[in-house]
Amino acid sequence: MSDLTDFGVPSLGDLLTPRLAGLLRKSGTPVRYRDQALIHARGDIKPGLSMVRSGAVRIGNPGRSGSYVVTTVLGPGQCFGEFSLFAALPRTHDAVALGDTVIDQISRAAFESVLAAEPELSGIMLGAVTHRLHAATELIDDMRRLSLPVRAAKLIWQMASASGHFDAVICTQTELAFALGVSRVSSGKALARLQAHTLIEPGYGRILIPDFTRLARWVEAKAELAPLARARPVVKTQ
Amino acid sequence: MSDLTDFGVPSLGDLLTPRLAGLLRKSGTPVRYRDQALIHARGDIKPGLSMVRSGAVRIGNPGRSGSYVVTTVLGPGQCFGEFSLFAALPRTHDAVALGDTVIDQISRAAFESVLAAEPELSGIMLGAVTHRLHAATELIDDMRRLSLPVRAAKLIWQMASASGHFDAVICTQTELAFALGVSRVSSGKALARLQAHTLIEPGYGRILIPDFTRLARWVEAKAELAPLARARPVVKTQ
DNA sequence: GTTAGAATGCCAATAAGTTATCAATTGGAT
DNA sequence: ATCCAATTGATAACTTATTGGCATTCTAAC
Repeated sequence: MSDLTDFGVPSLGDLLTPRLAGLLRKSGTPVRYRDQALIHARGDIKPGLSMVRSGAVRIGNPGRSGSYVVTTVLGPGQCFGEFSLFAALPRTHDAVALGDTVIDQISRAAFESVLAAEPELSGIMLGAVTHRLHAATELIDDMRRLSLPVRAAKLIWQMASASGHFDAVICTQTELAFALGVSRVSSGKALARLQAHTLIEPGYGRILIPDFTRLARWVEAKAELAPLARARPVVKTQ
Repeated sequence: MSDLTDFGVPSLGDLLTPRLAGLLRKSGTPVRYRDQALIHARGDIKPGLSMVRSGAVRIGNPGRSGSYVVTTVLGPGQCFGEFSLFAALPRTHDAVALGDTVIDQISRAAFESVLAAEPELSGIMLGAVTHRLHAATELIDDMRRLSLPVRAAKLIWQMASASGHFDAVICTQTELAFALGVSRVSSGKALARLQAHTLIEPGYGRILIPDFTRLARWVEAKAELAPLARARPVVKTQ
């Protein structure tokens, strides 16, 4: 179950060249975790970059009553720990192994020695973090400006784009609701609205997209900001 | 008028050493803008870093019904344009001069030559972007998990911390509502709730904080991860 | 084919947030 | 001291979202 911010955003793993990824991996220490093992907890001060070699990692936060707020699930090749490394921040989420998992743990010192030897690495890091910041910024904007049906349509569009299957998205309504950060009832209502526009067709465990281009155009029309930026003297705010 | 994400987050201007800031400024071209002049519009493809030398810049987007969604206002020493530079993205917001303003426009080529000459610069950039990503991520989390009164209290606490005045925040309710991304009516109700807890005292153009430590503790208790099914101990009577 | 578990659809009661409007208060400027 | 614009407070009608429950439909495993 992935978060809204993830779709279509190149991750560090995507941006690293194979050579650099290999270098980083070699300068780290492979650590094996059993299923459900805690890799680190929120608040831990443990700077370093972690690369998933095999298995999977669930990133999320513990609720008080034992329930878990899952933020994302990372697979092989993906990285986490940038916050701790680049901004000296404590861990913001728990990380738990899903299945037997091997993580290459790269210490701050090891990372910095690679960084010193490979000047291009910093630009790649910068690009990855910037892309994610951009996605997060746009998401905050969308959450404030757009109605739920529009956000739902945009998410479906993003998911379809990211998956490469433009005629359907494999996703339960519960998962969709989670990614949108709303209840299942609300997401269901939003889907009903989109269905009324014949933009989507709800299925069992999937959402069909009759006309991907039309969906894209509709989202663009609703989500895009008013096109006449400069011809707008209004400034009604404040 | 600043955005919620800004308080307490070190910006690029804060993290740059004076020497590096000077170097960057010198490698750019100062451009003068009159009051209300459009520096760039959303969608523009114009990679480069911009540093405010004097005056101010309003970053925002035109909303649906003619109103303007202001994201932030930047003052001297602050930068914008990282997205265009580090991730090759088009401009995400309009930038408009507030008052007569001078911007040092640093082209991609100029920036990269400074970057090549000053290896420490990339680490600073990375830290600045990472800090902002962290703030944005936490904000998204808060928007999903926390009730409006808690978010309002957290914002007031952040604003007080950032300003250094722990007994009051200079801020109209309209501004507060904007920063929270809600209507003035809603923020007013949230303030009334907080007032019922004697955590704050609304004033004219300011919000008084009788006991900063108590406010901090309350926010911490409420903002810390709550169970997924929110069981809010709401005070029904006001 | 049957069937158990999962997913969807729907309903009601309630809570929260929005727009629009108007009155009352405040504080700086003349 | 007075005035005026900005700010706050309050209200009503409306929309949106949430919780909780329950019936129905689907699908994969047997």
